[in-house]
Amino acid sequence: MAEPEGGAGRTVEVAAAGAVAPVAGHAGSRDRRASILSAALACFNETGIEATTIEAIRERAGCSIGSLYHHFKSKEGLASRLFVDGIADLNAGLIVRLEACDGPEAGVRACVEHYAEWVDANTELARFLLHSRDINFSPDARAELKRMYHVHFGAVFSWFGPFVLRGAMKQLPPETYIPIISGPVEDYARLWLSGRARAPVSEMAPVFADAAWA
Amino acid sequence: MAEPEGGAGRTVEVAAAGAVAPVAGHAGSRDRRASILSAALACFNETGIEATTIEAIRERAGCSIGSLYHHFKSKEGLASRLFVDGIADLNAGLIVRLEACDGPEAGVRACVEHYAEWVDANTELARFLLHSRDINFSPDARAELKRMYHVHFGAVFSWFGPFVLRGAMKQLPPETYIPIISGPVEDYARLWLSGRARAPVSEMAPVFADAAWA
DNA sequence: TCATTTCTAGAATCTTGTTCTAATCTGGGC
DNA sequence: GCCCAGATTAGAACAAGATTCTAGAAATGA
Repeated sequence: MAEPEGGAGRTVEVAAAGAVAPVAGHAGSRDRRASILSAALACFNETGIEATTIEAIRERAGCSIGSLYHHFKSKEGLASRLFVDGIADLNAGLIVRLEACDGPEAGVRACVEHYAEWVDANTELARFLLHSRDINFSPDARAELKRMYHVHFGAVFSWFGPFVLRGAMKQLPPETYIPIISGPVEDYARLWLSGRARAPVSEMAPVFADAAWA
Repeated sequence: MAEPEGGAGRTVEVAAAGAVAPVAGHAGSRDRRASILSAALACFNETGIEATTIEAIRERAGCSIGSLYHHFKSKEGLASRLFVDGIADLNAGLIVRLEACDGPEAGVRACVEHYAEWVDANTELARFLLHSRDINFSPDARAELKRMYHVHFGAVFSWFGPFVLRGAMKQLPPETYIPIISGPVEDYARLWLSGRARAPVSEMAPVFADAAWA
C-alpha cells in the first residue's frame, strides 16, 4: 500500500475508491511528509527546481534519503505534489467564495479578489505556482491536473453561465473570460512576487476588478 | 576570444565596444550554432529544460559534445540565450510598432496586437518563453535581462507618459498598466499554446485590446 | 508479546552534465 | 603550394547528483 505518490489519491479518495486497506500510517509520518514538502518548497523557491539537490532538501527536512524517497517518487514527484495541492487549495477557495455572491459583477470581483488575497496569504506557495511552469509532470499528475481544471472551470462557468444567457454579463468568446478576469491579477502577482512591484496584490485588486468588469 | 556565451555581447556589440579582433569565425560556425539553438528549443519544448539531456540536443543537432560546449557554456546557458534573444526580438518589434501610432488607444491596441501576432508567428519560441519561468540564469544573463527590461519599459512608458499627463489616458498606479494591457493576451497565449484554446491568439486580440482600452 | 506493515537509513549504482586533451578545419600570409 | 594561428570538432574521462536497494528500527493491531 501507500505507494509513494502513486495514484491520484490522497487518503480520502483512496478510501472512497473502494480500496480495502484502512491501515493508518505511523504517527509521526504525516509530520515528516509535511516537513519534506515544506523543505522542498523553500529550496525550490530559493534555487529553482532543477538546481536544488535532493541532498539540500534532505538536509533542510532533517531526514534521510531513504525516507525522502519513501514518501515521494522523485524530485519531480515532490514538485508535482506541491503544484497540484497548491492549485487545489486556490481553486477550492474560489468556489466557496463564488457561491456567496449574488450577481455577475460580485462574481467577477470575487474571482479577482480571491486570487489576490490568496497570493498575499500564501506567498511561498504562490511564488512556486507562478514561477514553475515547466515541471515534468508524471502522466498521473498530468491527468489529475486536467481533471481538476475540468471540474473547477466547469463549476465556475456554470455559475456565470446564467448571467450571460440573460444578458446581465457581456457575451464574449468563452475562452477569453479567464484571461480577461484573471490575467491582470496573475501578471501583477508575478511582478510583486519577483520584487518588481511594491504594493501587495490585494491592494491593487480593485483596479483589476474594475478593469475586468469593464 | 569568443568565449562561449561569456559577456553580454553578440557580434555587433562586441565590435562596437572597441574590441580589437575583427577575426571572423569559420564559415559553418554560425550554422552549427544556429542548429544547436534550434535543436535545444525543440527539445526543451518537448521535454522541458530539466528533462532534456545534453545527449538529446547533441543528437538532434548532429554535432559532438565538444562542439556543443564550445558554443555554449552550459545547458542553462543555452536556455538563457534562447530566452534573452526571444525577449529581445519580442520587445524590439513592439517599439518599432509603437512609434507608428498616433494616440493612446492606438498604442494600447498595438501592444496587444503585436504580442498576439508575435506569438502566432513564433510559436515555438513563444512556447518556450511562456512556459520556462525558472531558468537558472547566470548572473550575466540576469543582468542583461534586467537591463533589457529597464530600457524597454522605459521606452514604452515614455511613449505613453505624455498621454496620461494630458488626460488622454486614464491615470492608474503605474505598475498596473502592464498587467492590464498584456496580462490577458499573455494568459490567452498560454492557453492556446497548451492546446486548451482553439483560435489563434491574434484572432482574439481585438477582444483583449477592447478590454485593455476600457 | 508477536506478526505485519510502515518508515528510516545510508551505501551502492547509474545517469548525465561538464571538463579536458587531442585532433581537424579554415583562412591568411608567404 | 605550404605553413601558421586560431577556431572548431570530437569523444574519452570525470564528477555530481538522482535513484535504487537492502537491512534494520518503529509503530500498529491482535
